[in-house]
Amino acid sequence: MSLALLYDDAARRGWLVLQDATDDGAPLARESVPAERAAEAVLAKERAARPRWVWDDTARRYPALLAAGVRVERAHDLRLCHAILRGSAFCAGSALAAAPRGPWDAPRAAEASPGARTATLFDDEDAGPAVEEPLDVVGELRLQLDAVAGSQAPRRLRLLLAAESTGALIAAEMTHDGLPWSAEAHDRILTEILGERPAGGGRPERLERLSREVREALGQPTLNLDSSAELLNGLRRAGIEVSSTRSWELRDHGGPIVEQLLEYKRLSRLYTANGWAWLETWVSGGRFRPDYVPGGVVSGRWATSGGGALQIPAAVRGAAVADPGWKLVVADAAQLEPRVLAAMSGDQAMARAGRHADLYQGFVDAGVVADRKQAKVAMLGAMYGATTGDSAALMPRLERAFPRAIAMVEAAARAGERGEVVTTWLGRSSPLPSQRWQDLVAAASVEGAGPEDARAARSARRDWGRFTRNFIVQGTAAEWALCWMAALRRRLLTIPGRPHLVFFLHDELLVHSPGGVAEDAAQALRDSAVEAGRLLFGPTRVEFALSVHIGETYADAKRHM
DNA sequence: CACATTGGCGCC
DNA sequence: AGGGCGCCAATGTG
Repeated sequence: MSLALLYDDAARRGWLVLQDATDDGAPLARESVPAERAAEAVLAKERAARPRWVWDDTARRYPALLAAGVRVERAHDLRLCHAILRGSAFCAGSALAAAPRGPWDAPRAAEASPGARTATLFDDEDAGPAVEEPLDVVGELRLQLDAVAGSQAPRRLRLLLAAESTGALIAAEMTHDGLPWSAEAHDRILTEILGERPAGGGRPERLERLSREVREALGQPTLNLDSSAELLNGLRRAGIEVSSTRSWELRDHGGPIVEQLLEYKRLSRLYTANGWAWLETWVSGGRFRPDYVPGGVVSGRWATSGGGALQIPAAVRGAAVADPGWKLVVADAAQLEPRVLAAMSGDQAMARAGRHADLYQGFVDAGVVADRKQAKVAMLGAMYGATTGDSAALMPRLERAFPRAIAMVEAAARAGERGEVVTTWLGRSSPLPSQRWQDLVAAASVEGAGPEDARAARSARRDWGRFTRNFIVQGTAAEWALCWMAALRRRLLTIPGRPHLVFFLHDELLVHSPGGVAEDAAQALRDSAVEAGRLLFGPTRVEFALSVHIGETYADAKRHM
């Protein structure tokens, strides 16, 4: 495969430099193109050679290409790959890992958001940041390729870097295409739950009424229910003895006033987080365009910035409506994390339980636990590090049934407690605990340390152990999801009518598809899940089951799962 | 005044 | 219970 490097010429700002290179990054030829002809030049090269584009930052380069109608097939995102390689235990001895922090460790370039100026391929002389260090694209690529080649697991790292980079392409493409969103449907849902929105602005009728009723019932008509401190005092003055205003505590307490207050909180949350203001800010032209941040979470999961795309509440998912004649194909990887754990640990008994479309039911059928609910709570406890309650009590049974899987998460927890790094299946390593953590732990072992120090250190160790325990599973699941999505993207290109990805949520994908090929898109989702499992784990016995549904809205699909 | 933190809660 | 996030309003701080 050929490489094409795309970057600014630092000496002549505003000019695009395209450079062909071999697979080891050695330069072959170089051409400069005026920035305004960048998209055209990229398109020509994409058509002629279908190269793997190497550039500093997909979030910086790709949106403008998409806006110009240009899509690229493959890329290598130097910024994202740098972050992975710098931290990875698989290439800890590389020159890249040893280098001091530099421009490649900087956060991604600022992204366009609603109201912000439209992205350009290269920032104009005046518009961009005042000073920008020139980036050595060729040099960085060499360092990265060397780090991979000399690593303990080049094949895995190559897959991880390709998946991460493809994820960045997909993120930009999904923002460009947008999730179909009906303002009318959203408004209808809000009105149904919250009541009519007053014409002159202000809070809807049902919310206001609830607020009044709660305050009157408490005998404090001016109480601000939105201030947790005020509310806590107000509740206690009215004889409701709670230690916080958290919903679960209120629910445990019970009582008619509490019921109403909980309803108020539910409605208030919907109104403030995903009400009309959200709709006006984040939806335009019938599309919601989340700003995804690939690799935004240390575990490799994506984050989003603005609009809360990863927290769209179930209540408003009915507003994600396919265009006329189109469908939304919604796929959800069933119990992804335990399946990933079964595959990465090579636990055959757990893999067998996972032959069942419902893995938790598989646990029940294998006689490990009494019911599905127990299976779920036990497994979550194993992956999150439960120390008390039902979940912790079930651990010995899980350990007996699935010794290798449990040993793997336990080992990750112990490593974290010692302050060591843990690594996902493909090679993303956890960060080291903070300096504060290390000081706390060190303080407990010096001469004259008291029981207070020991307790604080023990608690800090356990906290970090829970983090590393979860990291290997959450991180590997994120890798599976990236591979799933990348495989799907390629498969969708072979289906006529341009079905395309419109939403990604950790273990869930939405495809917007012409109605006539929606079944093909659904099959592509299933085939891609199988492919992802093979890519990561080879011939594993673990099945990665999906639930797939074709419907008009996001909510329809979820209802049938 | 702007910015950072906290409590709470939505999602996986 | 237990891991990971982002966003809101209220509140605290410079």
